[in-house]
Amino acid sequence: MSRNANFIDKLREARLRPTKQRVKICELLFNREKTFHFTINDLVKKISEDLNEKISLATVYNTVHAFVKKGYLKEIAINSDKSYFDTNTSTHHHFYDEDTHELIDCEQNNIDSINIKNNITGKKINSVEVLIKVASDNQNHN
Amino acid sequence: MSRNANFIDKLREARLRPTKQRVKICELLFNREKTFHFTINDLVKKISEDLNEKISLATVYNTVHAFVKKGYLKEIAINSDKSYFDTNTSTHHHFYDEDTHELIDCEQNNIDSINIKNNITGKKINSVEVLIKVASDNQNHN
DNA sequence: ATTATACATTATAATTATTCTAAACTATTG
DNA sequence: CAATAGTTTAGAATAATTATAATGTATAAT
Ligand SMILES: [Mn+2]
Ligand SMILES: [Mn+2]
Ligand SMILES: [Zn+2]
Ligand SMILES: [Zn+2]
Repeated sequence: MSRNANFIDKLREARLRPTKQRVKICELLFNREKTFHFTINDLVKKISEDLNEKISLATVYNTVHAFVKKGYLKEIAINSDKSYFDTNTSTHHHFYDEDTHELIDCEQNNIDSINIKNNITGKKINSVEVLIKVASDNQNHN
Repeated sequence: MSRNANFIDKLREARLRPTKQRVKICELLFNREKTFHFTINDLVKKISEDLNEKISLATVYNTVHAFVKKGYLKEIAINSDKSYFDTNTSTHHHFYDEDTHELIDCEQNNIDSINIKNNITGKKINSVEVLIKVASDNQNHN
């Protein structure tokens, strides 16, 4: 229960009511060592597997979007079929495995800092992110 | 008609039958100076405006996907609402204007070449692309 | 040139991800 | 303990995309 207290505080700070569902989702998302990249469907599956409770799809969408808005989660555009979300909310780069459709964080020091020589006039740069698409090495070429 | 002959040849080389619809779409897409970034909806609108003919939505989807497969077009993932396509099929970077939702090519020499120090083991890198999100400069901050 | 075949286009239905709605529920406030 | 404001939920609605099956057309064979 003491770990949940953290999430309740976190939610309160963001002026979100700490409902049972939101705390449960916090547990699943933020109670882990490594970055978690997931789709809504991944999360719904995880909820019904790990917990024994059901949270309605609408609530999962609403909660994830509330977390994105509050900066607890980040949305990543990889393909247009579905949205990916990321517990690593910093500006960072990704490997995308085209075989497994898996997103993997690319450490910041794995790429030298990127300098944009000429920006669009009148606009400010909000983020600069690299997407590295990788695939299995052992393919036959013709 | 001589310009169409080019497209007919292009389609033939890709083993696509040069149907009236495909040639029309080629004209709209490839008969232009600058790179064209578009959604299916953009293209459908352009077809009904510029030409006076109607091409069914299914054919537009099928044709665009055939062109992507043949390497005439490239699909760009920007957000998960809809797919963007690009007449510039080379590996290249983009500015994305978050105000206008417009994609703009970033010249290759505008960014120094990106070196990935450590790749995922057993995988080969297929592409390295940068997405620069920009927005209007004159925002009020609190 | 005519016919046969394979492939393409079309309208429409189906699917899938996502968002909306409105009623029932719950956390917080007085 | 109310009253209130915000939340969850099942299910309907929407929007992008894909599938279906009938009709049409380009190409190959005669
Ligand atoms: Mn697609
Ligand atoms: Mn979204
Ligand atoms: Zn990440
Ligand atoms: Zn481009």
